[in-house]
Amino acid sequence: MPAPERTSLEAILAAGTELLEADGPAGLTMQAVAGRVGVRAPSLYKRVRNRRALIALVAASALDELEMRLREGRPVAGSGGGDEETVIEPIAELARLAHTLRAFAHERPAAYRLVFAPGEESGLEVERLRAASAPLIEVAAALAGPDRALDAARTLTAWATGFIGMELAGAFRLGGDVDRAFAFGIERLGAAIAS
Amino acid sequence: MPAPERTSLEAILAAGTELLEADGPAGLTMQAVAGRVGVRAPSLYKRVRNRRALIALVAASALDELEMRLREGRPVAGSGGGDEETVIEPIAELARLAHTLRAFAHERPAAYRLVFAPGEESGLEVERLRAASAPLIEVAAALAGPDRALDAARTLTAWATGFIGMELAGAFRLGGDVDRAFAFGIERLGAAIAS
DNA sequence: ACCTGAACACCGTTCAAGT
DNA sequence: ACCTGAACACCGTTCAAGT
Repeated sequence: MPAPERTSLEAILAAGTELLEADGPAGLTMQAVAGRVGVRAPSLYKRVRNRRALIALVAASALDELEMRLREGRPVAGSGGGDEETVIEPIAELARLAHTLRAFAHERPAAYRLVFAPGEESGLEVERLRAASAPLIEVAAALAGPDRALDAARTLTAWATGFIGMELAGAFRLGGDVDRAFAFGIERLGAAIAS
Repeated sequence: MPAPERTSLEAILAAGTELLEADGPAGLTMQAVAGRVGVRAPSLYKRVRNRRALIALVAASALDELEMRLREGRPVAGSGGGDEETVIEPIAELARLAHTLRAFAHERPAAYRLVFAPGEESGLEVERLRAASAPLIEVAAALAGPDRALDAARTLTAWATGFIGMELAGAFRLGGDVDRAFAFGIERLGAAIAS
């Protein structure tokens, strides 16, 4: 006697994403997710290995969304079949990427933290993160040249994630214009990398 | 009938610190701490409000230790009563601070993550963190001038904590010389801030 | 004055039993 | 084939009862 499906992986993922943002990682419990999709907690294990796997799923989908935004509106590789990229104005592109990342962090702080948390809670593979940051690596290469591209990209991502992490932690609550400090960092780093 | 004290706040703090480093935040349970100090879990509540407070204690003591190291070997204010500081070679001092921070992170990664995690798990007040980073703010002022000191200090701390966070997360596992990338960042940022 | 066992409210997870 | 209640092993935390 088959039983009808009362929920779906998509619904579970959506519920997990909402709960993470609303109540933090601690609020993302199997019982809360189950309640949100109208099922009992044990049923979740039909679609998801365990809580860790569900959190990894939430992190992965957040990273997908972020990567899409980073690629959006970006100069694309020549459609004529050539493998050369036409990156125009790398400094402007760097600024766009940085602001896109920061906007995502403001919009979905808990998801951002999950993705960029130093630690293994997100369950994201490093390789996946690196693939998502390809746009930044390209800008770094355009700015610093192929030899220094890796060091430059690391410097840029380190600064950006560090800055946003501090901002989310409330480290900038005490005075000063945070937007200005972010612009300051982009400008100075861009110049430093290019030099 | 008074009962003899079978443990102490110091022992509890030490046990918490050890457990955090050995088993991560999830391993820092009241039962594990109690077991380590030779007592039952409920007894801990005589010395500590709850688990969160204990974690905050661990974070605070780690920050104390880090601050000590950052101040160690640093040029001090003139002992003649003047209020002018004699910071010699700000670039070298910046490098020393950055390497001290990174060495601490390598030595006590879990404690480092707890202190610098974006979020409120550490229970640290922002003001306390800012006080601990005073040495860096001084270097930033020496390099960038008083007007830009705050922006410069934020750029530096953002980069350093971002870099180390990525390193601890294993983001640099794939090729490249991490030490060189760190040195690259110090050099370029120092120059960028000073310009 | 501190320590303890017992209890409570929560977790995540497994599994036999239902449909 | 999916869903469920019951059960288990763990948490943090409270509290009356011991010494």
